[in-house]
Amino acid sequence: MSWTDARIEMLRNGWEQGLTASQIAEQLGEGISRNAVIGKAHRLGLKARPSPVKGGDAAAIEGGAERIVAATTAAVAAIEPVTAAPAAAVRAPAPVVRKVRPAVAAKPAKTSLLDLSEKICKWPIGHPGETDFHFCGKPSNTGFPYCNEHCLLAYQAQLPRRDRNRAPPPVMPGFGPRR
DNA sequence: CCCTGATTCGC
DNA sequence: GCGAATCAGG
Repeated sequence: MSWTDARIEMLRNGWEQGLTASQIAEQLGEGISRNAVIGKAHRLGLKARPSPVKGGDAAAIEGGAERIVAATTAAVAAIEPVTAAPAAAVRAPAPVVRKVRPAVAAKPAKTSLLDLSEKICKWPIGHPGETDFHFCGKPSNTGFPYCNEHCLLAYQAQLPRRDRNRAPPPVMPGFGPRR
């Protein structure tokens, strides 16, 4: 099958009327796939129509770890205003502030979502909901949410398609699917 | 699973 | 240039 003028015209019409690529492909008859339609539409320079992929929240943060970070930082943001002194308190007599007793036998606290800041690594350790779920907590690579070590895990360039799946993907111990 | 469009790249 | 395979999302 080839792209005759008539076929191209049908494609143009359908595309402009907002028909989906598969509907157009069906209209064009056997031998023309949905991919063929999309490929040709692009080569013809037809305007991109709302893609389910680009149209949605394409800007949304992707990646499991980053989702957690987004959720937790949101949680922190929700908590902080409560913690902050209300503006009305400014005129109030200075409250008696007791000296806070320094924590003597502070347990080696795991870094919780309350400890998250831009300066610490937010790589999750364990799974949310588990009792000892916490975050890495080491100093973060400036400008990144994670420490150097975890940046190496979080940001990995994709191989060209032809080079993928030459070997089964390596799985970090402890980072596989939940059992 | 079904679907959507977008992109890549061997042919 | 073509379009299957793949990607990324609904």
